[in-house]
Amino acid sequence: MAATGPRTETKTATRILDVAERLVQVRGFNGFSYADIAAELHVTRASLHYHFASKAELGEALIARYAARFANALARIDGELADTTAKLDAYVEVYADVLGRKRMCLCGILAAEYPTLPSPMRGAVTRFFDDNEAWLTTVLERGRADGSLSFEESPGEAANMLVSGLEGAMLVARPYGDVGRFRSVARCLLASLSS
Amino acid sequence: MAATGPRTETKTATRILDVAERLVQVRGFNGFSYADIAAELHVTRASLHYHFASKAELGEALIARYAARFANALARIDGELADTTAKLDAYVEVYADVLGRKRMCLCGILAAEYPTLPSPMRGAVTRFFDDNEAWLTTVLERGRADGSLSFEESPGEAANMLVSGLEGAMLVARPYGDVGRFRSVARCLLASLSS
DNA sequence: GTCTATAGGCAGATAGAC
DNA sequence: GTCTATCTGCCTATAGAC
Repeated sequence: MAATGPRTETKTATRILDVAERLVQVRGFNGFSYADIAAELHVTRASLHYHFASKAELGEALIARYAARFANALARIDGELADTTAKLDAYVEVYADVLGRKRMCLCGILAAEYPTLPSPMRGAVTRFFDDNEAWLTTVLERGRADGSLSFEESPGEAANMLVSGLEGAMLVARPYGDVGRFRSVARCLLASLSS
Repeated sequence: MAATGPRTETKTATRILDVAERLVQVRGFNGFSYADIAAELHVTRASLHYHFASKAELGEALIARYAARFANALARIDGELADTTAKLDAYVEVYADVLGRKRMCLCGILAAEYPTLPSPMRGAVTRFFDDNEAWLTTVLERGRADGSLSFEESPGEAANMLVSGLEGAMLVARPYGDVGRFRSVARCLLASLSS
């Protein structure tokens, strides 16, 4: 960790990130301001700028933490579950948990705002998708090898379809406030890999 | 058309809608301002307010026109194509055209910003998804009846999966500037209905 | 229909006291 | 680390002349 980076180690910084993360996942990066965070934490905007000098810096820290947490969840799935379909179900559950709290995937909502994002944030968003697809690709390859899955497209294409499909299912289901709508799509997507 | 509504009939209003539509599809509803439109059309912001008194009103007009155009495209597909798979291919092509111009689906990007939208816009967004799914449901029912399609879930669930999957494929593919990425997902989705 | 001018508010960001 | 105060700029929206 660079000494000149944002002070994400302190407790205050963590509380800022927690609030900002929720605000972005609910309202989008262009839909909240430092004033919103300040009001919730009962501090001034100036104080926030001490921890994250600019909104762009805050945004980078948000993605970094979110991506790390996601990578952790995937590693835990790998460690605890051996069955391919169980892994995929658990993967879907990670998304469902987010939607259940009425939030969009952080990187999904940032993808919608992509052209307006500071350049460093843009790179981090696509990296998130790349990492997810890489993990899924491995899972799908093994599932096909051990016979628990059967699909015609390449594992990479199937992984891309899963990430895109799940992100889209969150995007569309959230306005309806209906997690069942998301789960229905997820079931269809997974079923298409077992035919 | 109500006499007190926005003056969407005039040529100036149309030009405003054209620019605003592109701005929303590229940057999101919270990512552009009247100043952006004014600069492109070489008029003042005050002039824009004559045609669309508020940004919320402009937003409603945008969705109304977009939804009408979409409904038109679907009607044309119904009129010109008899084959179910040809209809579905044409449906995918409508999305691909949008993405090819580096834009997100208007209602897809608005879905991402949903909690921040004025209430009338929110209703119009979900109606757009409902209409799309209703049309797709009919197509899928007939395709299954005539044997050109074969899937286990209900036509409504499959329609929901298609809309969600295509919206998500646009969302994720756009940051990569890669329409091929979108087409790959669309192919997988459609293939899952022919198994 | 389009303009100038302006109101009133909020944005991100900085300086400097404590 | 947090504060007050302030800068600068942009935002939506309106009033009233032309």
